[in-house]
Amino acid sequence: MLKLSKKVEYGLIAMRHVAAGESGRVTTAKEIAERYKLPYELLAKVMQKLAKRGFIVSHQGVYGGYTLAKGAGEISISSIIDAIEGQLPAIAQCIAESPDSCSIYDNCTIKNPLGKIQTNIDTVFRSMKLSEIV
Amino acid sequence: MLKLSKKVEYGLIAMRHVAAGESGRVTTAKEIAERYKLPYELLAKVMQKLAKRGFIVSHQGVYGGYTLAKGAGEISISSIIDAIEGQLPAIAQCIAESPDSCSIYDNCTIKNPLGKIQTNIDTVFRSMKLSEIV
DNA sequence: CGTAAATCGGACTTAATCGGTCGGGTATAG
DNA sequence: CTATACCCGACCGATTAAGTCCGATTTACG
Repeated sequence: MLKLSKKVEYGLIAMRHVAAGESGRVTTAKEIAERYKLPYELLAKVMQKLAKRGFIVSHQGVYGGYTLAKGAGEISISSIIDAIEGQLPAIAQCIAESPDSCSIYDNCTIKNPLGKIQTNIDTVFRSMKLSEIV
Repeated sequence: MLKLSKKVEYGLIAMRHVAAGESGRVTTAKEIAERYKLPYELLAKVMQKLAKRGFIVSHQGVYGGYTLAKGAGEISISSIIDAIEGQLPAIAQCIAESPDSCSIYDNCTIKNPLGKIQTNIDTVFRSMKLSEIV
């Protein structure tokens, strides 16, 4: 419970790797998969999402690969998770989606405290930048 | 991803309810299940765990039920989660269990930053007490 | 050109976890 | 002795996560 998904872990490893390389150099998904012993196809798909969100730039074709799209200081862990999962990390259904996705919302006595906890956790993920983990 | 389990949600609702009642009064699992429309059997099991950990006192037999075992200010959200799940909330396998439960631990480049994030999240859950949500 | 190497993207399968249920046991007030 | 409540393990179905497969598109280079 409360664990990050493998996709997010792989994404973070990949982002760090790309950010750590020389600025001009392209890195392929294959390279990263081999280097860290990650399942290639899953990693590849994660990197596609990261490219779509504009964190890395994709270069297709032979000798293609990925390069970092912006400064590592501008990329938060929070936004990376959001890119991969399609939403920000939320500790409860009624926070992630609409309140009426929860059947007991009306007489739920813990939604306010959970909201407070959520705010604090948001801060944790938003304040850590990729630049801090390179 | 990163969501609390239903068991934890139910446990928090139950603990809050017990803590909110008059100090002498016993509360049954059935009562809480009906009041908040929670599945009785699941809730009951959660409350048994909370009793075993000494957060609530169980009274068996007819007119039995549960009463709060200690001050609401002494009970952290963190410890409630721990009681229900059998472990503290961890964002990665290698944090929850031993490092060698992770196949890529040795060349994992993100374990340190994840550790830092974990520390901050620990603080969030540890610093909020039951007394704050009653 | 044609080929090889890379990104794209959906569909599918398998594995693991979660949420919930069931059945039987123990304690105890009246 | 019975009704009511806690106790506890086993089980099952649904959902989600993890991983795989297949085919398409792009592009450097001989």
